[in-house]
Amino acid sequence: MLRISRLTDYATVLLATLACEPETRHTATSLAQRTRLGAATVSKILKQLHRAGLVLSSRGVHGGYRLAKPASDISAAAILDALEGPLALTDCAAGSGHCEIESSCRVGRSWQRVNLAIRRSLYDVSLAQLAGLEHEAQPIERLPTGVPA
Amino acid sequence: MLRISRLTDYATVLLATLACEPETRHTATSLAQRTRLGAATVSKILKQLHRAGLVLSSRGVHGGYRLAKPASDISAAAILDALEGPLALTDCAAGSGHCEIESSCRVGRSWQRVNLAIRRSLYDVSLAQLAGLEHEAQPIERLPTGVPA
DNA sequence: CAAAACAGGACCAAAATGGTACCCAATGTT
DNA sequence: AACATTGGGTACCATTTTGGTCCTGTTTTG
Repeated sequence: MLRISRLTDYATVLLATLACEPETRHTATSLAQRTRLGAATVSKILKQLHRAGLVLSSRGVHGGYRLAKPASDISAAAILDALEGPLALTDCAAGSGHCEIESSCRVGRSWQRVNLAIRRSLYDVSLAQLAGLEHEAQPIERLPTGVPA
Repeated sequence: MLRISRLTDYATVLLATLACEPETRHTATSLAQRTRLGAATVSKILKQLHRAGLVLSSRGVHGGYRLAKPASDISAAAILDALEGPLALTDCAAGSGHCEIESSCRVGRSWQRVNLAIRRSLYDVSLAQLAGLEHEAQPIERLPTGVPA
């Protein structure tokens, strides 16, 4: 439950790969080979990342992709936003207009809170951390108390 | 993105309704009427909640459902767990066995962290809060700094 | 101009989701 | 004992979402 889409997962792998050599340009096909993912798929993902401003692209013979900013400045939230829409746990929260059950539905509002809390968690994690570049970086704050599972 | 399933959303509405009158038994059909949801659907959800131990059920003529514990003792995480499986953001994290791309995939580990952080957020929210019974209860800790949307 | 590489859709198969129906088991009433 | 009521479990189907591929431009360099 609460899965991120597989495409989004791939995106982080691709971004992590880029993060290892931020200076050089990587073509979509070379990234596909390094990550063992389908070339077309990789291309598709990179296009989305470009539209979201997370990577820079150059066309032409020696074109390719590279990170738009340092890996530590790209948050997990930004990646999720790029691939899937903005975070909205419930249909209600997405505000698609009409919630037929107005009755006992003070629940809707409350999910917003949870939304925010989760978003904050995602915002606290950088691509650098995901890629394992920052070795045991700031431990996400307080994991101490007995979180069950 | 990161949607919870609609069924899960319904579940919270149902539970919230139960939470308003924790003492009395509610039949599936009466809950369906109050929430304007399909009777079969409501029944299905309640069964799952029962299997998860969140509600108690009695059969027979005057049977019905009621909360198994006080609303403040039921966390959002528990509800999510009941309806959808255990939290696992990525396939990798779910440990379905083999991740073909062993190469540059130190990413997998890192998602676990995010997993935990999110789970903690969900654990901090109780049904009582979702149902709006605890008026502006403990504000989820630190929302202060500029969370971007 | 030709080759390399990105850009943007269209398209399709497969899987997940939501919703319904059906039949069985338990309980209480008459 | 018979019956009505209510939950329990499962199977099924339609719809949507997801993942993946392909095709047709457009830009850049040699």
